[in-house]
Amino acid sequence: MNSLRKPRPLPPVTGMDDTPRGKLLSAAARLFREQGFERTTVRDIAAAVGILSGSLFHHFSSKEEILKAVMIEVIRFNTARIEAAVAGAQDPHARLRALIACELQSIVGDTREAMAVLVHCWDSLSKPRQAEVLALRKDYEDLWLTVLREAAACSLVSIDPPVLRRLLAGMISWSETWFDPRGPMSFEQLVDTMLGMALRAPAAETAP
Amino acid sequence: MNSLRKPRPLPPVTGMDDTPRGKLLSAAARLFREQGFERTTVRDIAAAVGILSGSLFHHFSSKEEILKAVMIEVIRFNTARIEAAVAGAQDPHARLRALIACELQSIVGDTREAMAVLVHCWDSLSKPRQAEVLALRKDYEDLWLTVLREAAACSLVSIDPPVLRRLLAGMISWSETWFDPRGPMSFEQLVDTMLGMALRAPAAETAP
DNA sequence: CACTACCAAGCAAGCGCTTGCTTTGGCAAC
DNA sequence: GTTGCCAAAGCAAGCGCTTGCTTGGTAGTG
Repeated sequence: MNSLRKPRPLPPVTGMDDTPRGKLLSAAARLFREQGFERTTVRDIAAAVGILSGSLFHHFSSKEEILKAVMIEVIRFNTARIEAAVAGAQDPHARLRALIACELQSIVGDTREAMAVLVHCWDSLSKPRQAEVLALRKDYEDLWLTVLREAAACSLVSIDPPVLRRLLAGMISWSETWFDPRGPMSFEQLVDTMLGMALRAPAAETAP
Repeated sequence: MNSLRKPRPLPPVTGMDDTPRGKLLSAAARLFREQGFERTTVRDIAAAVGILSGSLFHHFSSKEEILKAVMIEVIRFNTARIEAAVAGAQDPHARLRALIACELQSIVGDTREAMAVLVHCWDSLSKPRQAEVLALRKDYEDLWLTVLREAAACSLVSIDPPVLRRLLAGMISWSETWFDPRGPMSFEQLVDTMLGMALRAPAAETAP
């Protein structure tokens, strides 16, 4: 597929290029993250790219469509990223570590803004639009489960894969609220700490 | 000043009793959780307790003060709960488990509504009011750190306490989005799974 | 009477979005 | 190379509605 060396200078962040649409999306992502969806007005978004609020509706049919577009772009980008990372890893252990590193990278790194929006502004999307986004998210979650099941099959982890996925998702997404790569703990150290917690932790034995 | 009067009948669940104020607070907590702060109108809250929107301002000076009150009540209640739980536990292992169980209980159990509000509606509070709430939260976090440091001192855990606290906070708060005590996994099993991940997991060794 | 609790009515501001029109840049026909 | 054209992009103005909150008054209770 992409065996050639990246012809593109790598799109600045996600599908948010320097077209009017792309600039609107990244401005909206930043504003949605800083102020939330409801507190961000269409006038805010328009002003952030230097146009008037009415002109915004030549690019998106509604404010909510902007939110949906932000979420879809970031999911597409990160799904491609974990697929590449998993494909490039040699064994179950490396694949699990790659998944954790990718997701953490997307949360505290390059797609930080849009990922925070995906988590925080979820309830601001209408149910039908949530369904559209969820459908895209499925491939992403399926890959996680595949890798976790493989790790469980070779006794690398002992927690039920769906449960482990959610515990990891919680740890990783929460790190957006506190982790600073310029702080005392490095990115790689955090990845290894999370990986260490996932590995070899004994399954709960208590009776239900 | 007011140490004499008020023969309070002991708060039933949190500080949300059956006074008009208490009923407003629990109705608001439910609405804030279901719809978010901005999408919930003062008319919604008033209607939920059977009054008109204007009457609401005889009990609270602004909509944001209602949000602040919800947060303060739930923090007070849960701080008292973990203090009692820690005091009743015999050793470091039991104290750590008690903390996890208490926080999980507050997230998926009795104070579920208000805790979800505390997490999700945080950014809807103005900075000054955030500071007021944070000050109350301090005792709660200090107790967590004390117990984790004690566990680290006797090699029960090997991850840096402040980091471990945040990883646990992420796992626990995220469980609000998926855990159902009536599902295949019991509450106690989830507590033990989380505890197992915190214990014995080796610290990261990678160089920064 | 004072006090709590509430109603009825409404204000000013801000919201998402629409409408009708103007500017801009690329490009084929002449 | 000038010309004529068109779609994309944006402006100016404002509509209809909702928002948080205010005001002035009333019923019930100790």
